Amino acid sequence: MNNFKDSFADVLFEVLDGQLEKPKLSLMIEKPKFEHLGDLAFPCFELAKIFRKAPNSIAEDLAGKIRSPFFQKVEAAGGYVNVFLEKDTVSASVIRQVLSEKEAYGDAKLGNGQAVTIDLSSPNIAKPFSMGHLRSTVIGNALALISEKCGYRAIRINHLGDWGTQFGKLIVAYKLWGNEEKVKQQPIKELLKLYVRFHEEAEDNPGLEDKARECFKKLEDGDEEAIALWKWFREESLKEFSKIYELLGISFDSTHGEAFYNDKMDRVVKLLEEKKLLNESDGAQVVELEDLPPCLIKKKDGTTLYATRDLAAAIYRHETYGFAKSLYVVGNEQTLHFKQVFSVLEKLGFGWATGLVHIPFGMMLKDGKKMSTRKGKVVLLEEVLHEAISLALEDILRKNPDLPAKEEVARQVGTGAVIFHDLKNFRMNDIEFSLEDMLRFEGETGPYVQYTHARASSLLRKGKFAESEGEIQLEDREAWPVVTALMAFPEAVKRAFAEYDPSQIAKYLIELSRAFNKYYASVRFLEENSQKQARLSLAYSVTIVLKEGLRLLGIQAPEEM
RNA sequence: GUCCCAGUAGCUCAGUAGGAUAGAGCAACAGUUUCCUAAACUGUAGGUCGGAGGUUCGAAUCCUUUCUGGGACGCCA
Repeated sequence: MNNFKDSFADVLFEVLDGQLEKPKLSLMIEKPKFEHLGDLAFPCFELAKIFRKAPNSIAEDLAGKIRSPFFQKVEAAGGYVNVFLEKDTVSASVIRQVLSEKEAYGDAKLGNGQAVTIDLSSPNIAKPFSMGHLRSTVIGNALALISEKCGYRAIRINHLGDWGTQFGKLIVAYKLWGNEEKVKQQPIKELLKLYVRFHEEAEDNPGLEDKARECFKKLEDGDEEAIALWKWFREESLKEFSKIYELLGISFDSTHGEAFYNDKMDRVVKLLEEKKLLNESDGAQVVELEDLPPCLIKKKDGTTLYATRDLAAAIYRHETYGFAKSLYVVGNEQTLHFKQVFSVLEKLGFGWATGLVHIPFGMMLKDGKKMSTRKGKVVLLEEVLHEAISLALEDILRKNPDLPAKEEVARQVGTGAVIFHDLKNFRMNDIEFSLEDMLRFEGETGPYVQYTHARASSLLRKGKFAESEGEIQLEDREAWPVVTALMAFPEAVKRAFAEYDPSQIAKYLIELSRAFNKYYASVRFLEENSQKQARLSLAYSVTIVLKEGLRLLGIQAPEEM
């Protein structure tokens, strides 16, 4: 669409004698609300002031002067100049472009290979992988893929929650009631059980809390036994998490968690002291900020806080990766924290701090409230995924029993449903947890898009489609919405990146799928006639873009399902 | 109390660098398969865009104010 929009802007620029700048014109051009009004529209209301003429007559005046080989018709209507594109020429040109660029179609050359670090997922060791972490994981992964599409080098960092007083509790609980075999078999479940039991027993026996604090102190001081246990818990947990990551098809470039920065925080404190940014307040060390509450750096007992850790992490990451941007895909509720951290880094004089971006997202709610991990009512992501996969398998057995590789396709479809469900809406919206919605395979869902892809792929197989150099002559009226959807892909990618919003891609895929499914219902692709090659070329273009769009969301596109 | 986010159809949400008649999906109802995958398609019904002011030729979109829900607001992360 952009090419044609730009050429419209070019023509307007000349006709208007430079009254408005080209980029401004390009911005003003919009898509008409209704098909009968054409493909591109230019509103003349603003010009009314400049020319001191009625918008209507300006539009008519302009419409009479505009010519282009890509424009079939230009007409004035209600103060707009409406352009009807030459459908045959444009369709052929769009299909050609997609077919020649293949999965590179829609690539944006914005990053020039610069690094973008993305802080995502970040589950807590020894705790179940929650739905909140799912959001961070899939949004972060999609942003990584979209960044790569836009020419950046994405570095995925899993900032594990692997440090804190809870490990003191865990070690105490393990030593009292733990069982090595059980932990090995079901690490998260066992460790969580120990953690919960600790809290239960601590109610009657407050001495346990002291023991836990002692134990965490030992850990911090490098006590061998404590460290060994901590390492073991960490490894077992990570092994368990990796099952989920494998199901989702996600991998990381770094799993440096909180503990990694333990020895890097003194430096931050020194730096702050040198720059005289540290002030005492109620016994604690803080950095005063304008327009924001002060940022706490050290507690009154001298120990550091998570802000300190995040400062150390940001500095380390910049030194290690030299990023152009650094994204933090972390829940909404930490917005203030990141504002403070970023602002402290600016005060420290780090120019690169402008590249730090917090990507907040809404919470998963249960009955309108934050999900509580403590009160037993935890929804385990792994169980949801397995449920989705087995449901997908049921559908396959019912609808396509001869399908080869059923298990693999079921995995792709089941996880696709869960991922898409999370990504299709604007990330700031809170999501009410609903297994039913998550496992829906009809309507605006991942499987709907995958199904569209499979259908189109099936046409190519059955029609024995082979690409040809010949001219593409697509005459079907119903194909036009598909063509305009194909044109819109590069813009969807750019917008998704600019707004750090994967839902732009998801919404786009729904639109393209809907357009194609309508077309599919109106036309018989496999009929042997002069249209067959052109129709299948369009179908092929659709599979390319659907597959690539799904890929950007971290979802696979099976050719049959 | 201060700050941030959200409020659009019964439900879940699009649409918010102002533009033509506010759109989808789900649920409901009525249809479509001798035919390329019906995980699809077609149709019906469903709305004072939370309320009130304002700016503008034009407001769901911008400004002010108000109501409702959620979150954050120093020694957790």
